[in-house]
Amino acid sequence: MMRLYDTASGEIVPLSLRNPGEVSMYVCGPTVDNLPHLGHGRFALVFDVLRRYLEFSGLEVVHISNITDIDDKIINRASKEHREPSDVAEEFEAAWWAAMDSLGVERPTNSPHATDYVERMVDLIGALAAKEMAYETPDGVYLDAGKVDGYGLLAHQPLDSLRAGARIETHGEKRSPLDFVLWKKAKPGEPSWDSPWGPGRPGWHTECVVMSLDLLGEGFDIHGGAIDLIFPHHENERAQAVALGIDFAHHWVHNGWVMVEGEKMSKSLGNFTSLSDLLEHHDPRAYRLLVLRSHYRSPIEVTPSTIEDAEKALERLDAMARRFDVGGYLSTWSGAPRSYDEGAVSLFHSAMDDDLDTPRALASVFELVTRANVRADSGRLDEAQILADTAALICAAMGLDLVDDSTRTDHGTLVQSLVEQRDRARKERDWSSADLIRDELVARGFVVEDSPAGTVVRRR
RNA sequence: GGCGGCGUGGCCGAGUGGUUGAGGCAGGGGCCUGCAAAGCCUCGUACGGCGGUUCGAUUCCGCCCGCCGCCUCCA
Repeated sequence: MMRLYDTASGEIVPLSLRNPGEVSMYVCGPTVDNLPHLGHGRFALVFDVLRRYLEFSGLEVVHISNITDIDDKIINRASKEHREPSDVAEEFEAAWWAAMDSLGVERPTNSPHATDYVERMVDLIGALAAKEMAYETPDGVYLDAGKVDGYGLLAHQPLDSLRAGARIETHGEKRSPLDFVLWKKAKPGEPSWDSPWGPGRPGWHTECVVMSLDLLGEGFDIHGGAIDLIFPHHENERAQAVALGIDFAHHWVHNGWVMVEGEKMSKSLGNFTSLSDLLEHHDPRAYRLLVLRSHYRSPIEVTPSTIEDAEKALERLDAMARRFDVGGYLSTWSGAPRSYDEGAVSLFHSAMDDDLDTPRALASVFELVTRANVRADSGRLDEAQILADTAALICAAMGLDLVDDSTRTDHGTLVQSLVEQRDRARKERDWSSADLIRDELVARGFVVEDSPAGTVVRRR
């Protein structure tokens, strides 16, 4: 059984499932007020890898990830740009999915939208008010954090110390800085829904409670997100469930930061913040590799140099894919009529079962690549093939598709004819012509390799 | 002020109380190749500092230094 770090207990614990064989997982998704950035990409990749690995292990995974499509930042942007908030949300949700597709992130089982759940959120807030866990003020409805048992569990700080450390003056009508808004009463011109407290919109922390419970039910298995969501977002989600006596998430999983030059990534730093930017200039798989290369709870440094490093490492894997033709079943390990190295597969499981140790898993892939090449170099092709297939299988289990484009011949007739001319020249041992043609192909942006079957070219 | 994380070779990044320091990238040497590319072999004598525990610490404990984060919206 897999073991995972649980933020609530602060320990690596066995992942116990509500229903054996089935994993229910809720991962906090993006607020669609802007283009996705690298941090979004990381959390999406981390939980995509977790999901794929659980599925690879034979479990059925129900993966829910929401879209926050109503929020102050969306409203602000809309009013600045003289458009409807829903228009802004639609634009950036489209950008979100485009980026996810490009990264090869599997679509969640379901991606609920906050605006589809406002009524249920009103119901939940009403229930909190009825239990006197919440109070109304002229500007909204707030949850009284001090009344919640164990508030501060996820933050690992007692209520008093959180309260003492509050850096922000109490604003609005909050009684305590730790209380948080459940319902914001609408100001003129703001989008609003009806409620017992007048027209308004829900606060951020309520949607995930309602949507996760609706789609996964009480006591679901995993609640995930990036580390910054621990406090206050997840703390406040949990607080609402606790206040209502509802069994909430059993396991809290959080991934670490994306850093840029030693500091938490922030938009003011400029370089590489937009995910689309990165994906435009680099192989999207390189970002996945970069994410896999360090542990999910560690910060990762994303710079041009670390991305390029990952791209080169990827090239080694792709070269193996070309050499051994493992391209036929990428991402679809099930039913692949291949043999695998059982020892390597079980090593992969022990790495991944140990708190999703992808660095170890990845290291074992590279070892397989070397072993496969060594076998092949000494003519033991069947053994080599098994090792190469195993490496590709493990990559696929982590969502990393290797590219085998050696059989691509649609580079155009000119290139095709250059390749033929070169092969002819080589056959006639006319090395200087062969080299000239190679230079020409390289100048046209191709990598040229000689193989027993003749010249092989591919775009670089 | 409170809470937490980190500091490993040229770079990235794992890991461990003890003979042989994952993996990748870069670099040196060699093999292979007509030459390359790809591939293979090989070279690197690391764990911020000071104490302590120990037969023995990079790994445990304490202190210090440095960096980072959370306590506010944030993936």
